[in-house]
Amino acid sequence: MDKGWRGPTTLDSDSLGFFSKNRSPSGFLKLLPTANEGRSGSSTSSGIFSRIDLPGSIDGHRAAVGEVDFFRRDSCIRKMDNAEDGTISTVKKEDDCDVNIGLHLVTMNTARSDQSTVDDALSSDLEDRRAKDELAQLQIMLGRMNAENQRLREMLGQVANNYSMLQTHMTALLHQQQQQQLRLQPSNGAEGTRDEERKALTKKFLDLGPGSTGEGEEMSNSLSEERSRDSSGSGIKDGSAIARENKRVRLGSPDDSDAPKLDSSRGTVDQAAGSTEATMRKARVSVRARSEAPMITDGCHWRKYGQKMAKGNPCPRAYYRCTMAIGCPVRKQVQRCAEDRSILITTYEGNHNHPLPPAAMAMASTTSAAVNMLLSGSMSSSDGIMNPTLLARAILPCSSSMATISASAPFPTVTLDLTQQAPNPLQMQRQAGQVHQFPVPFPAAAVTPPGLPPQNIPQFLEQALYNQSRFSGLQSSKDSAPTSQLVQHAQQQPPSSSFADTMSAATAAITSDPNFAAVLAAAISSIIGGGSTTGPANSSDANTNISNGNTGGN
DNA sequence: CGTATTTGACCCGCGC
DNA sequence: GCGCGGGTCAAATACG
Repeated sequence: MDKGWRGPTTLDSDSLGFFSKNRSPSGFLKLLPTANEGRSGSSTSSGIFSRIDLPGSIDGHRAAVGEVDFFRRDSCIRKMDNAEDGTISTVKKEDDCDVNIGLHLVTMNTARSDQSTVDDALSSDLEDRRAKDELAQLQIMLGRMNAENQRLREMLGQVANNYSMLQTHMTALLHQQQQQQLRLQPSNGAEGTRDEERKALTKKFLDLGPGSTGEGEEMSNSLSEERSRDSSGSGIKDGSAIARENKRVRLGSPDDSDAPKLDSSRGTVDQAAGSTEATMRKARVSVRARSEAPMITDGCHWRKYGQKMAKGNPCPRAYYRCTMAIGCPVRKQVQRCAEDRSILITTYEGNHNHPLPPAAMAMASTTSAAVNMLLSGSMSSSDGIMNPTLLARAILPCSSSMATISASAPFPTVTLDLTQQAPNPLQMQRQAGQVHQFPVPFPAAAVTPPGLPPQNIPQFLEQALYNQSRFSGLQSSKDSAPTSQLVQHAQQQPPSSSFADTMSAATAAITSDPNFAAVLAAAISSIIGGGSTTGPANSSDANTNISNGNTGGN
């Protein structure tokens, strides 16, 4: 509203108030030549000075006769040539400005005391009004903020509800599709019986596996933390006793009230499966990717707690544990491949017990999904139930070798080999479409550890793309919003082209940044982890190749 | 000074 | 029972 008020010096309302209060009787502010333009439109009823422009020094300034001076912008007055002695005795209002304070009679050389009194009263009045107005404005702003806050809360609630509903719906749909797929698969003899058997095994190992993998480890770590506290305090334990206790806890015999389900499931397993399966506690996901970096970026914070020379490999194996939350059971091992030192083998174990940053969701889902896959699939595959080729074709029809499932004791492992050459983008797009249409079962919610939201494919792909965009430099800020620009971009695209576009971008990212291998591994693992089918017929080295042909690569 | 890493020691399971 | 290898711990050290 002060558009016409220009000048070399700018004062805000406080400054002007100060001048108004403290000015000398002769301290009129000279109105700049352009001021008249803005004056007419600058009327204010607030009583608060907004802003004026000063020609420079105020002190000693004496307005010339005929110049427009003012105390405030909205009470413009013109000094009148009133006396022969050159004094100015009256000031009259120049125009129809909104004069809140009143017209002041000002003389430049006389009645200074009177003016001072008037000014004091004026200033006081101004202060009061200003304070009241500011208070009112603050109250208004507060009210607006509250309303906005309320709206945001409601929006958040709606989004959460929608997300929950969608997730439930999708899970149900995919489960249904999974069941249909299983029924449609070529049966070999006692398929029904084996299916039942597989389901039973799945249930058994789901009870034992992911939950216990996470919770058991969590308990182990809780005890470990407790143990650490004890040892740092008065209750120092013997090292071997500590280790024994730790082992005992990991073996699954804790009396932990926090995990009644775990105990009961363990009891069931012990009765049903015996001692050999008690060792099948930790399913692992191993990711092979070419990288010169000492560690692939997976979004989590890790602390190295050990390093060993493994037999048959000149490169040392490093042990890391997740430090994003106290007691997080997730650990990983990092080792270079003995045959090809450029290949980095990262093995994950356990499930996070805390919320993850978007960048870390992918790998967390990997472990969950892989555990689910292993414990529901490969175990039964070791019984010769499932057909590996069928699995490969079912999950990713354009398969080549990429994911290896190994149920070798004691740690069943999914190995994701991301070191091979990527296909061309067009092929990727076709494959992407196939993958997209494939009735991928979600990793069961039961796999999800406490504190980790259940995973699903869309979310996962979004996360993968988020990471992709981050890794490929499309997103510069590491701490930016969880929703990737790329995904947003994809969502804005026409449905017919968005997925192909994003997959094309993903391909570019894969070929440009080895770190994307981890994310891709997560995505694939999550898809596989639906556990529709799986399985080598043999345990140790029998592999199932599941691939869409894309790779991490360099 | 707090945190992260290094590294030797220790424990345990497994195979012989 | 013994040795080997994997995994973990924790004191020492390095680092920011």
